[in-house]
Amino acid sequence: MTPTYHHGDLRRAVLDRAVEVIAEEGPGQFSLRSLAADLGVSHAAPRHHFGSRQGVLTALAAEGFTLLAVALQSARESGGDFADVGVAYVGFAVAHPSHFAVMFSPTLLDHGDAGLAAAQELTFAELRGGVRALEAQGRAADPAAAVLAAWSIVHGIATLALSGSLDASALRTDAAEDLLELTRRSATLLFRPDAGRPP
Amino acid sequence: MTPTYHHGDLRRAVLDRAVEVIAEEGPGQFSLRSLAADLGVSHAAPRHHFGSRQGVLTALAAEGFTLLAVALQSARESGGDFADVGVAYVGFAVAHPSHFAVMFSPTLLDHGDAGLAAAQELTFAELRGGVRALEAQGRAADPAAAVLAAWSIVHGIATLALSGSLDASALRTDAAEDLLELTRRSATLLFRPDAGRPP
DNA sequence: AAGGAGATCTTGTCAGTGACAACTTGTCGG
DNA sequence: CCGACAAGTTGTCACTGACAAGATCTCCTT
Repeated sequence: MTPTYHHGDLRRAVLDRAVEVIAEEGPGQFSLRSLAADLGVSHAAPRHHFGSRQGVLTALAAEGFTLLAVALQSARESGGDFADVGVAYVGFAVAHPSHFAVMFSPTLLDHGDAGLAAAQELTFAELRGGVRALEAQGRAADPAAAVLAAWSIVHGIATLALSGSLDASALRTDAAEDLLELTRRSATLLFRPDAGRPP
Repeated sequence: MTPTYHHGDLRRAVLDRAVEVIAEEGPGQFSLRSLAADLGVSHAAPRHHFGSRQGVLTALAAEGFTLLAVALQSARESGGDFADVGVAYVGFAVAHPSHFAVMFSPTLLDHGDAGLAAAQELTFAELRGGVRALEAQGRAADPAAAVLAAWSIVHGIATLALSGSLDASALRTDAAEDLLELTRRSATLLFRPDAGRPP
């Protein structure tokens, strides 16, 4: 693992603090210098581990994709259907909003980074696995449309929730803790439409 | 309208140039100073119209919500069903990626701005209208889940497309110009599942 | 036809930031 | 014990956003 010289584990500390700051102020606002000050190290110390500000965000995104892949895999291996995996997707987003925001902000990331590409591939492989399951069940006569619909509906819920649009739109009356339950019902609607139709 | 004193219409010019810069570098990168230099005015000139950098982004978001509301209204009044309105939503996002990116980045905006709130309300009213149409058609036994599913699926497609995730994920084999057609098929899948099922 | 009021823009300045270079300190293996 | 290298510090530079004060232009009133 990472050595523990002067600070202990500065790399880990920087990532953890970045998560906090991004959750409060957004990915575009946090500064390496104030972050270093928070940790009690010099303003150039983080640079030694990440190279640049973009390097910090890229490392954070890579960590996020790894965590998301694990969450999705766990939901699938528990025998979950599409709704379970979808709830896991949204659950990850609300549990790790800073990671999620960075993961899908391409202008903030270094897409040539090998660690990021590897972590992304973990998540995308998991998504592709979900497609094949749908095809095998004969639920997807139009696989391309089915996978786009599946990914988009959970990704859309996650981004709308994190952007605050659901609260601002007055479309939701539920409390925040009901988001996952509402996600389940919406996801179920996609491939089991009978559940949402009048009898 | 806006007066045309020295520059002509600096407010309009700043917004137009901001759209270009954000499309190239993202909302977090563009600077008021280089933007002013591009337009041949002093570094403090834009500040007089917008107050701050956040003011520029807020004005851009308000403009975006107005444009989106018009696009959705137009699609609906043309007798379009949910798929048509959904295609219009995604079509707006790919036609105005800079606006769209700013509109749903809450940390960049001043949510106390009256113009922004008014423009948001235009869009949200259009969305609520879509809900009532679904209910009236008896397609939504679970209205809350139905509207979340509807909004999320088109919003998810838009954000995934703009973030480049669709290309990177190797889930799509279609070219970029097929995105709207694929959107139509995915949207149709939600409330007319028979279209996507094996015979 | 002044002339004043106010909007528009400029100049000057300040603190904060990211990147970079050179240097110091600490750790570990031979 | 010492050399190689990782970890962190200090110093610096160009750039940025915000602010203040002054200059310029337009229009409306008298």
